[in-house]
Formats: sequence, structure tokens, C-alpha cells
Amino acid sequence: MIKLSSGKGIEADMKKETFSISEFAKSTGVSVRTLHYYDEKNILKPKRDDHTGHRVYEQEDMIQLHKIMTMKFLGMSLDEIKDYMQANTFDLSFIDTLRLQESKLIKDREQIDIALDAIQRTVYLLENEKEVDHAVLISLLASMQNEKKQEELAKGIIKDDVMKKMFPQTAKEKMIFEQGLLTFYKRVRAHFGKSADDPEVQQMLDDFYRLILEVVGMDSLKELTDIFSLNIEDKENEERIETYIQEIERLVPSPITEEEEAWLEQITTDYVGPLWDEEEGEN
Amino acid sequence: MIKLSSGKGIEADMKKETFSISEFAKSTGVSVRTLHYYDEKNILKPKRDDHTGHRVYEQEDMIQLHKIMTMKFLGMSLDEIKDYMQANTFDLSFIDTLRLQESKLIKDREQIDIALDAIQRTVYLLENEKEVDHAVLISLLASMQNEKKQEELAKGIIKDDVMKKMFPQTAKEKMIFEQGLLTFYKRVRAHFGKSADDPEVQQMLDDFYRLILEVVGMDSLKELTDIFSLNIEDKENEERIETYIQEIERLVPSPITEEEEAWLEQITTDYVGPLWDEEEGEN
DNA sequence: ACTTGCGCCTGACGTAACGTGAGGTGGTAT
DNA sequence: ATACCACCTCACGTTACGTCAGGCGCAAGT
Repeated sequence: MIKLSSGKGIEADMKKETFSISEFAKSTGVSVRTLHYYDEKNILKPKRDDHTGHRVYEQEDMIQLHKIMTMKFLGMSLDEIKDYMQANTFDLSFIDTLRLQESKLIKDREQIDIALDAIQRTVYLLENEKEVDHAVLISLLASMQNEKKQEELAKGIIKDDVMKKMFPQTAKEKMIFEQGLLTFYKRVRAHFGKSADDPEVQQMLDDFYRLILEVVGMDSLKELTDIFSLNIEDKENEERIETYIQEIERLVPSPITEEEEAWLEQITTDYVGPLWDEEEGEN
Repeated sequence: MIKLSSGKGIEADMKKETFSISEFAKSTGVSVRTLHYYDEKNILKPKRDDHTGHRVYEQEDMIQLHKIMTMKFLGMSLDEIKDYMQANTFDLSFIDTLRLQESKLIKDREQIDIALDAIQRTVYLLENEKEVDHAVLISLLASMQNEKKQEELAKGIIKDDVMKKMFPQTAKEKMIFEQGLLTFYKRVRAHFGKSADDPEVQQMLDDFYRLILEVVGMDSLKELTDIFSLNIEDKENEERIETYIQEIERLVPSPITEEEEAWLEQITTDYVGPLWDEEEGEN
């Protein structure tokens, strides 16, 4: 960082003044092909040896190349760089370019963060499950991918306090919930077609109910069921809910077939419905 | 997140089973051309209408496309994706792929962070200076670009405690230092050629000396000058220092010409040298 | 004098994941 | 009959080079 002079003093001007392309490439760290390319694209055009036609690079070219490398590092394209290669000073307009680059890079980083989070959660799931049906995993991943969009959509129809309860907040909660969803879907596959009397089916629904309760909480769960199934009188609201569901379906594919969905709905009303009424009666 | 069934129940199987390519594109959000491309590359091949040759997409294709989109979101290439498109389950080998993706993404993010930091510091400098010589700015940016490499290189020849002092740590320190360097180089340009007696030159050297002191501290500064200029008896060490300087020069281009460097060295010995001896004598 | 080999040259195709036309076909509305 | 639409295939453009292929000037070895 602190570098005033090279410390060579007077004999420094004995320094070799020119480089062949391979020497230049070696001393700057870029490839010969890249130098050819920059020449071809009029970004860095060195002198030529009149007789052999060989490129002859000088100190000034070294500076120019550093300029190119620096702007590339800032994320600019060679076309953008070319425009700035003519001028000898950077002025205020360069700030705009930098700010643009900045917002691009910030967006990129956000995407990367989301992807990294999804990867880590997926690895965790896979390590515990050994083998996972692709539809289920894709569904989960798609869900992670659009967590933010989903929340925004949900804001339109669900009250804030319920929202806070509804979306698992901590990493641990998310993992527990995802793990639970995985086993649930697995069992749906396994028990598909059985009747609501089957003890395994009952166990499945029971565990799922408990999982939801654990994450969402009783109060919010009731509010949710209110919103989605009971309020049929409010027409305008129903439309909003309809489009909400469609949007979610577009973003997050269902991990189970339509038959399985229908079966689920059937046994849910057969088994859980009465339970609900029971509890409802307790109030 | 919580989505068990679409709530349509029995009439759901009246759903339209097939899509034309434009319908499919619209409902999934990918472009028609992309679907053509996936077909061409055998990644997603829908059925065809025997007579017209038109592509006919079904529900199953929707699932497959979601699979593709998800893996793309994780940062995988279409070639990699193609390999995973055949299987119906993800097993442990998928974990390796994910871990690989993870490390790639982490590297990308680190690069972005470094670039963002450099951009923000540069914008700050430009806002204060209005117009900056390109060589100076490039030098600073190149320096930011390899801060880590520079520190690693320096570790080879400088003691740890001096290291800690030598490299400005906080963002503020860095900005102060860079700002000071900028004005210093500007004045070097402006006063180049004048004698060491010139008051402006003396002011320049004075300010610079004070800047270095402010950032590095007196003790470390002495150690540094010891390392770089006084220790000529230690031959092995001198070689290490020589290669160190060369490496740094390759990474960070000098913002001033060789003539300016020589002039600087001259006036530094003329003016600061005596000062040094004075202080040295105080011990 | 001949050949070998090195370093350089130009030209041209390959890469990833599509975007963007150009030109042709089948089916429908006017 | 004609216009129009949605679809088809073919094919070139994009970015920043990597990777041959064929050819030239010059030096050393035989």
C-alpha cells in the first residue's frame, strides 16, 4: 500500500523499454490470446515491428492494461471500458457508472445469498433423508426461491399479526418445518388410497396437524382456516384469494399429484373435520 | 408455504390438460425461445401434434420445467441439469453437487464484496475530488482489488505487530489514507521538477509524512524504513524484499512516471533525510 | 544447404443460454 | 380469396475469450 518509489533510483532508466507479446503477457498475467483480442477490438493496440509485424508493447501499454483490468474487476463490459479508455481523467460521470455497477452487484449478491440459503437447507434435508423424491424437493426449493415473493403476496390477504406467525422465522423453525413436510409427503405417497380409518393415515394427519400447530400456533391456524375455507360470503375477497392461490401455484409446483390431492382432501374432511367440530364445540 | 390442496376438489380433473407453447410460456414465465432451446437440447421434449408439428405441453412438463428452473436457480449449468433430469429421486450424490455449487457461490460472493467495497470507496473519493487523474485512481483501485494478496505478501517480510499497524484497518482509516494519497499524487504532478527548497514541495512532503504517521504510527514507520532501506547486509533477506517489491509492482501499477519517482526520491533525501537524522539523534 | 524448432502472425471455429429476426406452413375469421 | 395468427425451422448475433490450424522470419544444429 505504501509505495513511493521502486527504490532503484538512477539505474532505473536502463530498464527494458519494450516487450514481446509473450513477455508482456507473462509480466501482466493475462493470456496472449486476450492481448490479441484487445488489439482486434481496438481496446489496446500496441505498436508493431514494421518488418515482422510482431506486436511491441511498451510501459504505457502496461498502464492501459491495468486500467482495463481494473474496470473489468469493477464488473464493466469491454464495450463500456473502451469508452473510458480514451480519456485521461475520470470525472463525475464515472460516478454514475460506478453507482450503476454497484446496484447490479448488490442484486447479484442478493440472488447468491438466497441460493446459498436454499442450498444449505437442502443439504441438511438430504443428509437426514438419504433419498428424496424429486417432486418434493423441487417444491421445497421453489418455495425457498420465492420466499420473499410469497410473503408479499400473502400480505395482500392475511393480517400482519397472522403473517408473523405463519411464516417460520428462524432458520431452525424453517428446518423443522421442511423436515416435517418431507416426511408428510413421503407418507402421502406411501398411504395413498387407504381409508381415513387406517391407523397409519390417522398418524400421518395427526403428526402433520401437530407440526402446523408447532410452527403456526393455534390462534393463527384458526384464522387461516377461516380465511381459506369459511368466508365464502365475501365475493370480492374470494376473488383475491383465488388469484393468490393461482399465483402461488405458478411459483411453487405442487409436490403431489391431483389424485393424491383429492384423496388428501377426502380423508381430511373424514377424519379431521369431526375433530375440528369437537374443538369448536369446546369454545 | 402451507399448501395442501388447491381447494378445488372433484371438479379439478376438468382442468385443461394440454398447453400450446405460448400458453405454457405464459403460465410458467419462461420465453418461447427458451422452450424451443430446451427441446433442441433434449432437456425438455414435449409431445408433438402429428399433423401440425406443434409442440403440446402437459402437466408433467410443467413439473419438469420447474425442476429445470430450480436447478438453474441453484447455479447449475444446463448440461449438469440434463444429467439429473432422468432420475426421479435425488440421492446423496446430489449433496456433492450442491456443496460444489455452494463453494462456487461463496467465491463469487467474496469477489462481489471486494468489488463493492472498492466501488464505494472510489465513489467517495470522486465525490470529493470532482476530477481525478486516471493513473492515480487505477492505482488505488488495483490496490483495493488485491488488498488480501498484498497483505499475504507482506506477511513474508514484515513482523505481525508491524503488519497490524501498517495496513489501515477501519473503513474510515482507509478513506483518510486514500484521500491523502490522492492529494499527494496530485501535488507531485503539480510540483514535479521544483527543488527541495520550494515551500510548496516542503509542505507536500510534510503533509505526506504526517499522513503516514497518522495511519501507521511512529514505531512501525521506523521499523518499515529499517526493513526497506537500511538492512543491506542481510543478503537473503534483501532478495526476498526485491521479489516482494516486484510482485507488488505487478499487482499495483505505479501512479506516477519514473521521472517523477526519481525526483521524489531526490527531494526526499534532500529534505526529509536531514530531518530523520535529527530525530534519530534525539534517542 | 538443409532441416528443425521457436515465437509470432492471422483466420476461424467453439463456448452458454438464449434473443432476434427471416421465411414458410396450417388453420381460422372476414 | 385474403388477411391474420400462432406456430414451425433455420440461422446469425451476443461476451470474452480458448483452442487449434496453417504459415512466416529467424536462429541453431547437421
